[in-house]
Order: sequence, then C-alpha cells, then structure tokens
Amino acid sequence: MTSPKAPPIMGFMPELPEVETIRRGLERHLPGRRIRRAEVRAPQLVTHPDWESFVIGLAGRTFGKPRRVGKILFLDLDSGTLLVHLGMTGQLLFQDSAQTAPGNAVGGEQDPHAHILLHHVDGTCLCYRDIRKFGKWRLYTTREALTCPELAGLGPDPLTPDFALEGFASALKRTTRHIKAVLLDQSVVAGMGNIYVDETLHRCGLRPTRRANKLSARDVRRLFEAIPDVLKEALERGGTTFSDYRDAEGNRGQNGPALRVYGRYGQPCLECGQELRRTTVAGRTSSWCAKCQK
DNA sequence: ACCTCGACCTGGGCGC
DNA sequence: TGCGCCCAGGTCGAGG
Repeated sequence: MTSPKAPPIMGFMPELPEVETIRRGLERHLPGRRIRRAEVRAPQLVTHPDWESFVIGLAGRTFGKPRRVGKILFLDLDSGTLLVHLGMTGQLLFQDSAQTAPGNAVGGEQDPHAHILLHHVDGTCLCYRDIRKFGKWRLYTTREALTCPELAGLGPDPLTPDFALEGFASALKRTTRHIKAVLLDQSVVAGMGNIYVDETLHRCGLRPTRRANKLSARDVRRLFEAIPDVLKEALERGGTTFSDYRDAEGNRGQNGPALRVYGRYGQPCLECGQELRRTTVAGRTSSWCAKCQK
C-alpha cells in the first residue's frame, strides 16, 4: 500500500535553462561594471589560479558581455575571462547598492552561503552563493579560455547550430550505454542534467535504459528535436525553481509545475495515469512511465 | 569501454 | 525535543 513518494526536492540543479536565465540577467547588469575588489570566502571554489592570484587578477577588471556554453558561464573581462560552473546549488546574484549589504543575510549577519563577492567600483556587487559548494570558479587569460579543459571536454550546446543531427546520431551509434547516461554526458551534448533528461525521454516515449546504439533513426531524430524543445520551453519559463533558487535578479523560475516526470515517481503519469516508476540509471534517480516509455 | 563507488557538501525529512 | 541516518546530485578520479 505504500507507494514510493518522491521526497521534496531541495535546492535546484542549474542545467542549461537555469544557467541561460542567469546569463540573461547578468547581461543586463554586468557589462561595463568595473571590479574594485574580489572577496573569496571559500577558497576551495577557486581552482585556477590559486585564490590569492585570483583576487589580485580581478582588481580593476571591467566586465564585458557574459557568454554560456552548456552549463558553463564565461564572464568575459577587458582582460581575461572568469569561468563559473554553478555545480548543484550555485546562485549568482546581482546586488545594487540600495539592497542589503553584499553577502549579508537580511538582518545584518553574514550570509553563510555567500562565498565569492565581486565588489564593483560603483557600489554594486556580484554575489555568489552556493549551499553545497560544488561550484567552480576559474580566472583564465583570454587565450587560456579558448582552450581550457572545461571547454575542450564539452559537446555542442543544443541551443546553437553546433548541435547537429549527424553528429548526435553518430555519437549514439557508437555506444552501447544507456541513453540516459549518454544524454547526461556533457561531451555528447552540453547542458542537460537529471531533470531535463528525464523530461526529454518521457516526451519521446523512450525508457532511460534503452541502449543508445539500438535506437531507430526515427527515435534518434525525435530525441534530437525534443532536446532543444524541452530546454527552450523551460527557458521561456525562466527555468525550474524548487525552493530557494533565484536568477541573477532574485526571481524564481516558473518551470517547476511544468515538469511531467522529474521527481514525480509514485504519482500518476500525466499522459496515461499509470504510477510513475523510480529506477537508478547512470547512478541517478530516474522517474519514468512504464506504459508511455518503451 | 563502461560501470560503480567514493569524495566533495549541506539541509531537510524521518525514524527512533 | 533531538540526534543521527539517508538522500539529493554535477563532476572527477579510482578501481573493477
């Protein structure tokens, strides 16, 4: 009688739509701002160069237009580029001078999850919060950023023309891995995480355990088309917010209620009513419908 | 080539 | 009330 119930989902996973939402917010605020001082409260987040050089290197730099590839943000500077990966719980918040003191929680005490603060000369601040500290910050020279290892290991971004059916199909053809594992693999397609992989597979009627090389050409094409569709629809809603996720301007995303399967195991499939199953695939909790997904 | 597992983290749920 | 266990997961590295 006890059907599995999904636990309440805490935090959020910044996948492509969430990162792009943040990038768009930053694009409205960052270009032209000059960094006065970088404050690093959690040095382990800065892995290149060492955090002291990171702090020194950022002083006096001016932001250009932020870019994104997959889940990675590139904050270009007049000299050099900041690479930011939000991990699982990272947030980038732009704070203007009228708000609460940067990095402080309401009430005045220091926000324990504010780990990196870029204080600008005009009094505004870019505040990085990350409850689980899985995020990564790096400061590259402009040249290094072009060939950095994070970029080198990345497949095409599905919202760009780089994402092409031919390359996608051949990547699937040459592996026997579960299709879910392949879609999570950032070197095949950059930007999908557990949420949107589950959503995409449900939309295409494919079980997460299907072998990638066994998919028909028709299924591969449907997947290829569904991936950007699912991501764009989530992006139009400002991304998925579970509890405390905020975009760069502190807004919540509206995609949560639009999720069809993610986190809904134990509840009825919205297509057929059958109870959604839960299985571990590629080491991740997966929700799927045994009736709709073959 | 692919899989699993542990590590990195924290907070919320839940059993006792 | 409270403690401790388990889980969530992006990514990487180690070991099978």
